[in-house]
Amino acid sequence: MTIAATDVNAPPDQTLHDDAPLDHALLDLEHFLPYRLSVLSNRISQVIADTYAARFGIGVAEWRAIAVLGRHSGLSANGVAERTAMDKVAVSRTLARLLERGLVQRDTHGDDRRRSVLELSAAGYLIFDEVVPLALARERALLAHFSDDDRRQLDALLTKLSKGLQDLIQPGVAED
Amino acid sequence: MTIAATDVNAPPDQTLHDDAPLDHALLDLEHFLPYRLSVLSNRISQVIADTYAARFGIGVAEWRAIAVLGRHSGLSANGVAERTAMDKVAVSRTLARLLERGLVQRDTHGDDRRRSVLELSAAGYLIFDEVVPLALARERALLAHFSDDDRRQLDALLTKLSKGLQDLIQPGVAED
DNA sequence: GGAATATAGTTTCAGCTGAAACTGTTTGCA
DNA sequence: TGCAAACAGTTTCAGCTGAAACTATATTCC
Repeated sequence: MTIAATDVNAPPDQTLHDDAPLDHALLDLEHFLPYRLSVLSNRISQVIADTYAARFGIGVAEWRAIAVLGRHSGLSANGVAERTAMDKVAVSRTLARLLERGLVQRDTHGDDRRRSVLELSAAGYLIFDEVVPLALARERALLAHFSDDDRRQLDALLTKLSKGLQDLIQPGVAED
Repeated sequence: MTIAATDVNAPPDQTLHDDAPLDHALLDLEHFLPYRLSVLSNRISQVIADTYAARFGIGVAEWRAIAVLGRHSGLSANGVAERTAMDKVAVSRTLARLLERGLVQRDTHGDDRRRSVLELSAAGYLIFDEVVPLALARERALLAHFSDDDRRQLDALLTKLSKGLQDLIQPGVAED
């Protein structure tokens, strides 16, 4: 095996090797904004999802589609994709599940028969009307200790971040 | 890749069915914090990933493991999991890939032979040292228009959100 | 009209993912 | 001791995912 110069003085359990990386680059993941955002966001999504996943047997994608159709009835699949930040494949599969479970109704658009016209069924609205207050309650709980000023700041900063992101994407779009 | 198609801020080009949901619950996904955070965070992660994915053939998980091992050499797989917010299965697979590509070296802990002792190889440090400045540059670009005050606020608010999340999780720990 | 192109949505394929089961090792305790 | 439980890490399995190919319809332009 590889003979590495690992100093095996390691204390037991999860005690940390807090190396200064000497002559190497320095980055603390915990203070790196994209990482912090990602961890925070994923945990929050998970908590929200827990409030409906078990009870209604729907996942994040299903919930997003239901949420958007509960707000904007009659959207096309494409419209759902735009408003949920999901791609059309994910939307197609999500809608297939919701149709199968009878939570969504689908018609064909009169003028353009490629396009679907989607609407929550009565059963879909039942879930929607029950989940929305739960989700909003979670959001309120999350922001429980936030002053009005905090909320305004958070809103402004997230908006500003989105702008910064646009600037980042526009100029040099890196292909892969 | 996935970024272009969906922009929350961009109004869909199709006819909008902007229903008031009448006697139903009301929720605008675009203003729902967990949703905003999720979309923003995923896009940012994608942009960061684009800066190294093509060039070095590594994904987000690989990058996180490299980042954490570059900072804290000698961690166990479990230690990597804790510091990357990944689960141990994901870490196991990620490390397998990195070992196969010779970016990470693995030894066994002297006192506890279940435990691995992980370290970046020279090749691993090469990538680390090249990617870190790129990632930090992206972060700076993202925050280009942020005043010092903005940054302090953002940091404080994210910390506060994390606290709020903890409060949300603690009381009802029961399910997953 | 009709070929070329674009769009809405679905399916296929191959790779990724988490939960649970599994191996091997260590610890707790009678 | 010796056996059950805990723990580090891996593998299996079944479901999920994105990219690309595909079907069907609509539009453009000659």
